[in-house]
Amino acid sequence: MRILIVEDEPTLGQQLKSTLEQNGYAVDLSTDGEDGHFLGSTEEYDAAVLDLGLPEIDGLTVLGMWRKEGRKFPVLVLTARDSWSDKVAGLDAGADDYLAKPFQTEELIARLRALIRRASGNASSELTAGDVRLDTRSGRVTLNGEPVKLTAQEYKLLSYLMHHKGKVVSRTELIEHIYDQDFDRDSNTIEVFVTRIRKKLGADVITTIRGLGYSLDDPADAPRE
Amino acid sequence: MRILIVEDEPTLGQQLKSTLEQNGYAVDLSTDGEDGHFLGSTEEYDAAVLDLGLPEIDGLTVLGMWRKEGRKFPVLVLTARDSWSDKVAGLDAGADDYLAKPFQTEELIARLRALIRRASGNASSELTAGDVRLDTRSGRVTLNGEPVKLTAQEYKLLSYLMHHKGKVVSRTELIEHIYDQDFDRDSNTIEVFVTRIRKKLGADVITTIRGLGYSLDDPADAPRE
DNA sequence: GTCCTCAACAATCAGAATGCGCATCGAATA
DNA sequence: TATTCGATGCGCATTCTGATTGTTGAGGAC
Repeated sequence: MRILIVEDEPTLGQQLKSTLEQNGYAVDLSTDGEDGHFLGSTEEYDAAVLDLGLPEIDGLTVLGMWRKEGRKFPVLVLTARDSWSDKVAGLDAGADDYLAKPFQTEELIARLRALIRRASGNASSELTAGDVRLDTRSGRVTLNGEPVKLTAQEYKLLSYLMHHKGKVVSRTELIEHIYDQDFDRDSNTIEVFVTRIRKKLGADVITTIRGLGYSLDDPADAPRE
Repeated sequence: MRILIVEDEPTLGQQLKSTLEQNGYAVDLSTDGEDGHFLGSTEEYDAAVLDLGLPEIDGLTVLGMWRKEGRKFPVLVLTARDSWSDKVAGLDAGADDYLAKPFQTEELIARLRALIRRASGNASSELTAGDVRLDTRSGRVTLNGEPVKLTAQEYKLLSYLMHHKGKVVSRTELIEHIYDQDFDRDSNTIEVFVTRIRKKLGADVITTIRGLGYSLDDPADAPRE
């Protein structure tokens, strides 16, 4: 899962970025509204954290522009405490959740997780497909109840696929959502990790659709329509 | 389905081309208005993506010329951000949809799919004929509810036929719409793939009209005879 | 009118060529 | 030390080609 942070204060921004990365997200950080808007318009994000008090372009404006352009990723807005008007205006402009500064990072993580979960149409924080179960809260994966140890990248890849169960996901899409901005798109890492996930969870969890990408299907809801 | 891209910026153009190809389209790329106009006038396309800000001949002019010549394929226009006048002028000149730059490729794909679908007079993204069902969104094909595995070419061929259900489609037309510009037109690949589709979906899905081509008929709306 | 022949077209098959995806390993990184 | 990354070569599914076989319909002979 890939996240955009737009936060003008460098210290806080960096701190957020590294916290989120530790929690298994790919993170792009932008420190001003214009750049932030551009990133949100061109790159693929699964969620954004947007500070309203930005120099140059206001956060609300950025949010408004995204929505007008049809960008649908969930946005978590950061407001100064007790700024009621901001809060209301933010929700009006299309924010999905808000958090008053200062806040605890755990809370931010939890809310982001919920946003991403809801955006993918999942009610529970536990995703399942066949014998595989993935708990987005603890970041644990089990196969038939047996815990399986996945590395960070393996987890990210699997997590994205499970969030988009049944959909055909292209290699490009995977790269865009698992890695942040600066990454060499010409490599076969995706294949490598798919191979290793298959080794750990069984070859049949991930289906290859030749020429198009991969797809994770749940045998439970597969048969006749 | 075959698509023409007219985009002067080489990087973006190439990127679009490969994304679309990954999604199962045959793509021709032109980097200037004159050449683009020529291609659109002489070749057979199911849709075009046209950048308005072209050197030499303006995109609007190209579009206008196509329409005056009676070219009817749907055109998706790319405009610079917030260029209201462009947008209006584009729609006036006969554009079917527009997208402001910068945009997300997923959005472009979705809109193109919608354009092609509407152009063939289909309301839904699910095409059916007899026991065969094709979902253009997920790219899946089922026979009596059972999923059928088709290769890329097989899918393209079937998809074109299903978009033109009931119509007699010549071999030439098929070649023109599922391959791009540089392809040896003297070969019997079409026959080969028709054979293989028949093997997978039943011999009666595709009817041969000797001397003319093929036709895919839906027994449901075939009159008594 | 019936049957036969032939030419044109279509279908099928097998082998060759291509290209995609996979696995493995060594290097880089943290 | 564990993990991630990038490169290479291999294997196999897919695609294409060309040859062969099968089908259809028109025209001519009877």
